[in-house]
Amino acid sequence: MPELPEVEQRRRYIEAHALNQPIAGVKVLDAGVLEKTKARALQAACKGRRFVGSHRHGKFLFMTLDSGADVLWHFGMTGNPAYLAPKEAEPRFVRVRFDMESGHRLAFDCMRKIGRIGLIRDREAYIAAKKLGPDPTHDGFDYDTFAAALANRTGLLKPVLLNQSVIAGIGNLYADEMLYQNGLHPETRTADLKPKTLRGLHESMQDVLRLSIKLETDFERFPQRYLLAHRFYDATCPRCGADFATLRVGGRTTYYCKRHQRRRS
DNA sequence: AATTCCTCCTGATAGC
DNA sequence: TGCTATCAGGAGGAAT
Repeated sequence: MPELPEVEQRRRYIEAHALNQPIAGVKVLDAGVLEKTKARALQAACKGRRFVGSHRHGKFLFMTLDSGADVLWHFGMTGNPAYLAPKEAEPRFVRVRFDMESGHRLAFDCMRKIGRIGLIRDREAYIAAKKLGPDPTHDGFDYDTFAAALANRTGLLKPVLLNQSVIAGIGNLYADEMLYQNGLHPETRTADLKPKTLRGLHESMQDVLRLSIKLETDFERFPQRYLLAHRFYDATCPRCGADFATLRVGGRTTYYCKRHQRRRS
């Protein structure tokens, strides 16, 4: 479910609620969501510690403990953090729960068990091992960085945008938005893009992600000219009023406007 | 090395 | 009502 802006929102949510709280213990209700981590190792690393900061790279969130280690949160399609008051009822699919000494709980709720929680000793090494590409909202994501990431890519543009080792953080919905804003057909080949189009894509990529973070990922607050302001509502192109067409690209449902997204580069 | 396809999970929804 | 098929904002791993 969550893409870069949604993960950023979750990062801020956890920071706002669960920072600097002594952790009494960790309950692992479904060890299947643990990534290369034993429940006991996670518990030992967290007990008596507190979260003191956070980092996000693409869709990967790292909550830093006062020991210097990180707890990885990867939300998959249905993952959500929930911070609960002492007597507040838990959501339905809690897989891991951090119990604070105060009685509050920070739960990892994940209906489909595709999300992951892990203990990470070296964050940068983890990002390198995952081969994650640059994050478009971080400093240093300049045009050259972007162009280098797309260099030598021969596949269709949309799957390339979704490939986290090319650029980290874009998922199915924001990829569609970026294609729409640049008038690009979703089956455009990456290698066919002209420099001018690449410039536009680089710009709109950052604009879209940053605006979504600013608007708290609420598509109903997006400007009308955005595809995402329409995809789940009237599903019509705000420029011409035509229904958006759908297509499977790289196995993902793609919304686009036949009039405004032609096969060109 | 890059690309494409399959698979992991469960719930909501549409269609019969 | 109840069954089945399909789909869902992700990504790892295998095959090509």
